[in-house]
Amino acid sequence: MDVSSIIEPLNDAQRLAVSAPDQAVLVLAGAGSGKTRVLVHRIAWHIKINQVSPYHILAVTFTNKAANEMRSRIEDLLQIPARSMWIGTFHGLAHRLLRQHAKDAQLPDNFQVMDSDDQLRVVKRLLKSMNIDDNKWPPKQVQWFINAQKEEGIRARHMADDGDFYQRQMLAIYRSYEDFCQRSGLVDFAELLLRAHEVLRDNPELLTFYRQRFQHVLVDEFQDTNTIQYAWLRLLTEGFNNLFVVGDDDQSIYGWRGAKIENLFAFQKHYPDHQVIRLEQNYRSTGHILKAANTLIAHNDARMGKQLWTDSGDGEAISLYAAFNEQDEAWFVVEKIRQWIADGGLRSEAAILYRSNAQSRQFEERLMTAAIPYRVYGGLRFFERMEVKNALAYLRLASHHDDDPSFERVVNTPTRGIGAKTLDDMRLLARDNALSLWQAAEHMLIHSMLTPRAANALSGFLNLIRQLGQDTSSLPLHETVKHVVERSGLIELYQKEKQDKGETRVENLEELVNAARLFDPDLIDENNLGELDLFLNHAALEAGDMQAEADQDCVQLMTLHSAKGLEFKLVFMVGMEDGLFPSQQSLDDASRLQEERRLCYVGITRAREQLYLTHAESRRLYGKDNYPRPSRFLRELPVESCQEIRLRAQVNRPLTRMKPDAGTVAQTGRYRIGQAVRHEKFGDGVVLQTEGAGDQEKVQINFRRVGIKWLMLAYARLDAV
DNA sequence: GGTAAACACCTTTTT
DNA sequence: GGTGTTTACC
Repeated sequence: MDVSSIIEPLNDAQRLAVSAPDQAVLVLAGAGSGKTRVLVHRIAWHIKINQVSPYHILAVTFTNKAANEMRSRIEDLLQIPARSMWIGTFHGLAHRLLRQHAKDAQLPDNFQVMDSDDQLRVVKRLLKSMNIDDNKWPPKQVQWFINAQKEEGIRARHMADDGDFYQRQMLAIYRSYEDFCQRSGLVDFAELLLRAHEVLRDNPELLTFYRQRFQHVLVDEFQDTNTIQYAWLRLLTEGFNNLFVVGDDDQSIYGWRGAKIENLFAFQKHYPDHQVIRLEQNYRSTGHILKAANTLIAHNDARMGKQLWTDSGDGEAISLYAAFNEQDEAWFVVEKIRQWIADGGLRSEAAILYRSNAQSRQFEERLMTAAIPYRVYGGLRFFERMEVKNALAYLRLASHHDDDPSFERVVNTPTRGIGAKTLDDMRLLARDNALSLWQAAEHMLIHSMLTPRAANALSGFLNLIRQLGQDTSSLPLHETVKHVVERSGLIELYQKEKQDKGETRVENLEELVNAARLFDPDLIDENNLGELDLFLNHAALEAGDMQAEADQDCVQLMTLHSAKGLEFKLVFMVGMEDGLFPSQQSLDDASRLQEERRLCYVGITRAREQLYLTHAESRRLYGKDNYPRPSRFLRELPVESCQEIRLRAQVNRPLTRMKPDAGTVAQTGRYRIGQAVRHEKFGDGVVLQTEGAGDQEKVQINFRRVGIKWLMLAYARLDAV
């Protein structure tokens, strides 16, 4: 391999980072400045130039996607398999650590990973068993509380009862949740991190071993780390000067789920010998787009400071469009996309970005009528689908009879006559005698504690599960899955379901068999875990993409959050209105508002060539008409990089005068914004805004034929249509 | 046990 | 207003 390819393709700042001496390094990587490239080349530098064995390298990301990309790019660059290198997500690596040291972590060898849906079910069951009213104590909130504690590294036993009623109750729930999980060998996502931290902290030999092993630790998206993740990194690296982190404070958009932007500042304190390197040259966007991004984000304070620049020209100005309402907004966007395609643009190069998922509908409808293929991101992923989770539960139960959540899930799916009464008795027995549901069921059967009918149904179920376990113990993985899916009655159940839904469910089950066939247990089997167990954990840890859908050329619809890390030639940021974006809940909180601003910054920097920002003057929300102000972020953009456009009539309204009072005035007048009206002479039009009252009341109307006009209501002959 | 009516909800999401 | 979930009833 030509060693020069490691350094040559880089710019000066990137070179500085890649070749930095062995010390703590913080790379502040602006959007589109080549941060993944720096990580990949830094690893290549260690291996090829410094002769570090891949065995001594640890690289951490947040998503499986990022981890996979990093691995394959390293392999491409170095032309060697990166197998012995630990590259993965925080959760994936924590899981791996716990598997290898289950004893030290005080976990059973066959502990199972729960996803958040499983976790929520456990919480619900727990509340019921503790006789806690789940209206007063919403399971979601309880789940949130537990995860928040764990992410701060706090166990129930660490929490003092400060006399607060709310806290006392939560504490009690947290405690029994921990007990239950420990007893059942269940580990939720936050627990993976917390336990991985504890197992190193509490086992000095282990810690020493891993500190010696991981001579170089690299972290992607460092601004998204939470308390426990950072604590884990510190444990491994503090005092060794071998931590290399890449991040961007301006792209921190996950504070609401525990990410600590402060970790960036903490890093500088904890690693005094660190070096900071800024990547500010952007290879993605035009000058106008970068200028907008820079100007916007400058409104935030406590930044580490960064200015993006490009040497590839200004490009087109950013376009602002004020739509009459959300339908007009969708119409406009789709019209522009139609033109883009007609001009030879790829559909997949166009993206519609919104703040909340609910906004996608208008655009979907219009795209549908325009017969433009599109793809909406978000929603349930493959391994999260009900039918898939049911099948997995059968698989789990067949190999671990004591898995209560799985038992609950499928004991009566498909229905087999095991009713609520039988189950309640079973739960009670299980609880009082510290048995699993399976054991309780056996007990009830042996001691004839059930009516003949219930006993019959229940023993039928137990036999089915036992049989499945026996049938499949010697089959290859995908045969096992196939067998279980068929014999469990799930296929049959979904075949009966109403056409559309049932059909895709059956297809998903078939896809599951396929996924099992393709499954390659890439965790080297250091611990004699069966293929099935590896598959089940893989399913929990890597929920997979949406569907295996063919990636045809589609317009991309997604939230601003899920757009992070992506780029498109043509970007629409829609719903730029106060209350929507920034969202209502963030409007009166300075720090949340700053996070929204960073989200806006993320959105803007997704665009490579053309950026459209749209807002509606009237929007139906939750069945009510709203007249929102244009987003404050629009006013924070540089005027010289923006142009306003009106399709139906050309009007120039300076940015600074973008109807600050539309909201209040419009509601008091006789005419509503967006209302259709007819004028004797000018014909049909739509009300844009109103001003004044009584004799002085004026209305601005956009007439289809003659464009925009102000009319005095007292004189104008207007009719509502 | 399966369907319809009533009811609550309504940022953002990965693991 | 639209969706997903619980409840009521057959």
